[in-house]
Amino acid sequence: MLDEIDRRILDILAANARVSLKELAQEAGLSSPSAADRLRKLEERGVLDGFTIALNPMKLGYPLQAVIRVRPMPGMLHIVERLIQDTPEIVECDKVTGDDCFIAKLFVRDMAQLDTILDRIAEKAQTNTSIVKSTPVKRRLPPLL
Amino acid sequence: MLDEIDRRILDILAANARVSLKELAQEAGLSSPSAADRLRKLEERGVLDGFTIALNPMKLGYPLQAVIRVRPMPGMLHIVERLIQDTPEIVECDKVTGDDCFIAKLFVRDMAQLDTILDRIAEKAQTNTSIVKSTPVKRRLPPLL
DNA sequence: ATTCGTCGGTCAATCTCGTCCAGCATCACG
DNA sequence: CGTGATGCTGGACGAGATTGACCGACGAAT
Repeated sequence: MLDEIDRRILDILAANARVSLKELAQEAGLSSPSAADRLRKLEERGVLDGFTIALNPMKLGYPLQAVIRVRPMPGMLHIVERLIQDTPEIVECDKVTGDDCFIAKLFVRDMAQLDTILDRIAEKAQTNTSIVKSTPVKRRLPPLL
Repeated sequence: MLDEIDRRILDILAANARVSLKELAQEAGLSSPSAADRLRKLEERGVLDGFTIALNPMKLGYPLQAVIRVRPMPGMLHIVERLIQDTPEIVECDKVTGDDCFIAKLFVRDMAQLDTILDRIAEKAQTNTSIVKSTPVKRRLPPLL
């Protein structure tokens, strides 16, 4: 699926998606047209889904992170899903199997704001909240086959 | 903290971190030296923590995603933390308050692989696994103040 | 009120980089 | 063999980044 050079390219970009093609090319051991071509093909194939940024929540005024598990009351599933999507402090959410229907991560300014958000959800679902104390594994790439 | 233009710049980069400075500048309504300057300052301040890529797990041969909650047995906390960090299929993990000590997300090729990974963890911790069925909120930026 | 310093910005010149093109090596196949 | 597809390189040219000189708005001190 991916050869050694593709993996190399993805690793380099994961560390810094804004490297110039020239630098990317030399680190991957090819010329820049080839590197550009590889890059284009990875995007076309959909393997590489996009280029984005990582922010520092602290520096943005979000010193608190939490993970909430959400179990909607009967009949409320779609309403709760909509509510989650419409809560901008929720930065990611998965719908999962098991008793808890959703698992979401959110950034907040303080406990009061967390409380406000949870109150709003609690009208339509049971929630279970965990405060993030640290992040032993920061977002990283899975092994590339 | 951040003014309107900074927010604009971050939004643009979140959508495509590889835009040229020229394009970034015009979309943000300034000249390219100014845009470069803003960008440099955002990095220096640490607000902008880096540029990275988004991959498509499917296309990489990881059709299955799971979220696991991990409660180490007494005395095993550090060993379990190490184990999690050394499991490359785990792409992110938070240490949280509450009964569950860790919440981790992982990408796997199939159920067999998930089982293997869980077996290894289960020697040292209680685990609770949820399979991801869909992702109502894909990774996004929190509101920028 | 004037002056001075600073901050954030523009413009223009230069230097770097990306992209396009032509051409070459390798390989699978009739 | 000859042919076509694939993946690469090097060079040329146009687009983009960077740098330095300059400009105007704003605040503080004289």
